[in-house]
Amino acid sequence: MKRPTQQDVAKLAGVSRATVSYVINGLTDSYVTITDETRERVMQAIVELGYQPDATAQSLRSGTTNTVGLLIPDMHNPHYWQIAAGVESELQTKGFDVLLMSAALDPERELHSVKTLTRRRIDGLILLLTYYDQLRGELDTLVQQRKPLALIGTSASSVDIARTSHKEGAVAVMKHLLELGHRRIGLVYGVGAVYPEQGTDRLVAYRQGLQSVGLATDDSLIRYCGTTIDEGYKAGLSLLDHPAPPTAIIVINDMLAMGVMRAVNERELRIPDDISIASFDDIEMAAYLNPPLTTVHIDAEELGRAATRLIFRRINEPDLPPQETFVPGHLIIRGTTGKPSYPYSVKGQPL
Amino acid sequence: MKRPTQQDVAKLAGVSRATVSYVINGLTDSYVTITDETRERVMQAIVELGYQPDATAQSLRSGTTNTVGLLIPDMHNPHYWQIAAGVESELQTKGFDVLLMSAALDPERELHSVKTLTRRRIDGLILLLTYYDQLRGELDTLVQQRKPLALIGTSASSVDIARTSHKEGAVAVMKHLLELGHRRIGLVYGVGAVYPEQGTDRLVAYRQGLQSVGLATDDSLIRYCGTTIDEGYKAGLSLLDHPAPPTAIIVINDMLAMGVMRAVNERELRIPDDISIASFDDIEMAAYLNPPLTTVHIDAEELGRAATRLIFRRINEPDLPPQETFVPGHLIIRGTTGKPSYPYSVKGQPL
DNA sequence: TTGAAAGCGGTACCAG
DNA sequence: CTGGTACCGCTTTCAA
Repeated sequence: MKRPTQQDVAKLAGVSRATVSYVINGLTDSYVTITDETRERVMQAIVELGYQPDATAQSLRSGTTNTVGLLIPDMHNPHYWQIAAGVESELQTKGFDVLLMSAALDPERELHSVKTLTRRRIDGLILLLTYYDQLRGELDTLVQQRKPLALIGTSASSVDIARTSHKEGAVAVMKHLLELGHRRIGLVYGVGAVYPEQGTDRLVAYRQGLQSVGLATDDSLIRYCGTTIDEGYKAGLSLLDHPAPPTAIIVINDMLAMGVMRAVNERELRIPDDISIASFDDIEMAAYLNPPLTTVHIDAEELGRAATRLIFRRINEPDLPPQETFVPGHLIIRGTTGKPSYPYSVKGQPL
Repeated sequence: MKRPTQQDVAKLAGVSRATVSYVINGLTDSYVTITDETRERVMQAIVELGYQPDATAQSLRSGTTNTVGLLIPDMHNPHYWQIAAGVESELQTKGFDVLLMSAALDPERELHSVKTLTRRRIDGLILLLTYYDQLRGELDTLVQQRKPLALIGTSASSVDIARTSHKEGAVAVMKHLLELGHRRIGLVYGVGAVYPEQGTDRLVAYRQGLQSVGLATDDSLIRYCGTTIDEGYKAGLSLLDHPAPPTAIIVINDMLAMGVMRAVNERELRIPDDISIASFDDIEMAAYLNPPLTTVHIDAEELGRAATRLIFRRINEPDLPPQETFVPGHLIIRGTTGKPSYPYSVKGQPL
């Protein structure tokens, strides 16, 4: 009925608890020696009872848990899942488990998650932070306590970090659109749309791109929105209803871009003939949309694996200076971007 | 440097460990009484040291971990993430955490995951099983040990389960397609495409649907495939290259359906004019595809929440008979299904 | 070759 | 009102 303990095994085998421990951990051949016969008896008892050592007790004793905490901002974006998949697969190979938390884009919950994660004896912590500044304190004490800690994507100092090239990606996107001839370019971005720095990184790249061809930023072409497809959709509609709508829209991630694409479809405009769309992440579905999405590819799984490797590295070498792994991204030009058609049309009517 | 322990707090406050424990757990007002002054001192010390009770030790003591294990078949299908999101959100409200494991559709790993999950003192276990039969043994001992356990989707006996209506959904899909006039209907399904029973449930519904209008199943219109979009794509191509291709294709889930849609696009056929497509799950993206996907809506988050509620229910009332929660699904007709065009054309050429 | 016993960090009972 | 202490299940040193 109840889980058998080491004690039960010992009793059944007629030995002491220590002996059971030795047998299980195969210390048989090192400094202790157990008779083959005794070992057999113990094994028998283990099988008979279906005994499995209690991981909690082992953790208390050993100080390790074979568990790494992972905090993602939002459970609804495939991009984060891909990162999680990378983390999980890398951890699996080492026999570690993932304790998954979602911040649901709420600063309170983000803070709370980090706190509960630290209360457990996690062997490492991988964070995809949205509200970095609020956590400075927590992170510092974690570093102080020498808890392996890796961030993903956020710019940070004196912490291990796996980063990718959102900024360079944004530059490439702007270059691409400008070369196609676009001059009225809209931007849909948002806080939840991830790592705040990169969000603004992209905003900066956007501004600078326009500047490079002598254009000022037209704030009326910028929409700041949430994280759901639906919010992307609404932002898209709002941009399309602009009196002088853009001929291209940059969207901060593929999820939101799907919403924007839908808005475009609904207005019966054609992509990319009437309007071009480009975004970031290259989630798996991106290539399968109709038309396939032009987007900045980010190897999310690799990002997750890289962060995990940083954790293991630090577990083994706690005194290393802060490490950084760079996972480069690159623009993939698919079917949602093309030359602008001047004069562009709205609702199918030439202006 | 190191995490402070209760002992450290006690020393700093000049009290015993017990007192610290009392203060922390607010037992102050029940059967023990602590001077306001002492409590203050302890609080001070706690803050000063940044003390946080060690969850592992608490678990060992209390026998509970405030953690629920969740096993999903595959990290790449948004449907599972939606379920996971439901689980996570429901758990959050109770202050529980998720230990996430992925079986990667590998029976070995599935078994192994269940094993490591049981070694930890999880308070409950939610399983999305692919290879149910292999785990019978494990599951039985879990039930024996009175470990709260809930399955999702799989048909099972004497275990708590949250199920949904894949079968009824499949019937509705067949009805829909037949009513539209389709007679050559293809099927793309696969093991990884989840819960095996439901997979065959759908196959059965498919057969019976055809039978109901006096048609025999044409096995050459059935493709058994894996779980990735790409495999769906290939299955789609293969069906389209059939000498007498179907006028409609039922796909076992939206992921695979995206692949099939791509195949259709690539052959320059129109959806739904040349070919209709219907599938299952209604992942968030489904409504945003072009055209929007006709699919059997399953409230995946609710499925996850329902399973979680079953866990809590059983934690509180261990002696309840096996519970079952039914989360109904329903067909959502969107833009990928329409009347067949006879004679149907392939590659745009009328036959 | 095996067993006794000391912790790991808390909790909660009992005595004072 | 507070402190001592046994125990949760396991590991590992030390002694037998």
